[in-house]
Amino acid sequence: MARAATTADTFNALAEPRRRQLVDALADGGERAVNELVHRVELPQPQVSKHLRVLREVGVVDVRDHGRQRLYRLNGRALKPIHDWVSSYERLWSERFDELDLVLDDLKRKEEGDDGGE
Amino acid sequence: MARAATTADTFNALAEPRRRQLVDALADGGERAVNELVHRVELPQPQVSKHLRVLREVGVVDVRDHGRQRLYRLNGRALKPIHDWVSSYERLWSERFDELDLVLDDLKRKEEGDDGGE
DNA sequence: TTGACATATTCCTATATAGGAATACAATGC
DNA sequence: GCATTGTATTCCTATATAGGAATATGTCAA
Repeated sequence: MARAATTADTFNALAEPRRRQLVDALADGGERAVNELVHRVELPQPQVSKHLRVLREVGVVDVRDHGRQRLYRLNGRALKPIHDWVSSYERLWSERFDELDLVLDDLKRKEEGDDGGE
Repeated sequence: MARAATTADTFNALAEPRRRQLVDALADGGERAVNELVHRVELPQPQVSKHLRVLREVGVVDVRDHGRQRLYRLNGRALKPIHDWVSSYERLWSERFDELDLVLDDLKRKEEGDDGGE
């Protein structure tokens, strides 16, 4: 079997650095025409269109027709699943969670001590 | 050109669902032998070893020899780049940022009003 | 209609997988 | 040494790209 399709999920779609660049180019939430994006990411127009298609298929961007242009906009909500997944690991490196860890360790110790005690 | 190598960066390594499963199986920060992981993710042992190799090459897991076993442990810090990247978009869906948005919009409006006014 | 501009699609190819099967390598116990 | 257990690697194949080039589609203007 080959690798999962890029359109399989957001994670796969964003595994491609150029697509992340495109997302970055739309980061402010504004709309951008394809040519505008072409200039920002410095890639041939067909490639930009192809990457945008993938992003569209996983719902990371939305499109809107506007005369002869097509305006793309970031749909940030689509990134939430990824954020949720990695966030559950944030405690492994963030200092903010040091105190929480102490509490959890404490709970764990108590629970183990209680084990079968009831 | 084909897709970027899975070992190119953490994002590509984790684009594979099975590898995310493996990471999840190590989520508690503890060490696990390969066979233990094999049972958890219900995948043939060679595949698990191959996926672990990829994860090791991007630094998502660490290994340690222990007799005839090899103990793998999650290196959460390696997930930070991904977290940082998606987090910068969190404001696009999180209610927590609604108020911040108001402030930023306000600043923006003022700036635009000021534009060239000096 | 014709032309110019904006964007999408098609065809092609080299490449990197992921999975399966078989096997190699390593450490332990007898 | 030899069998056993635990893990990694190799060989094979089908498949999905990403990029390049050329071209198709769509829209506006004169």
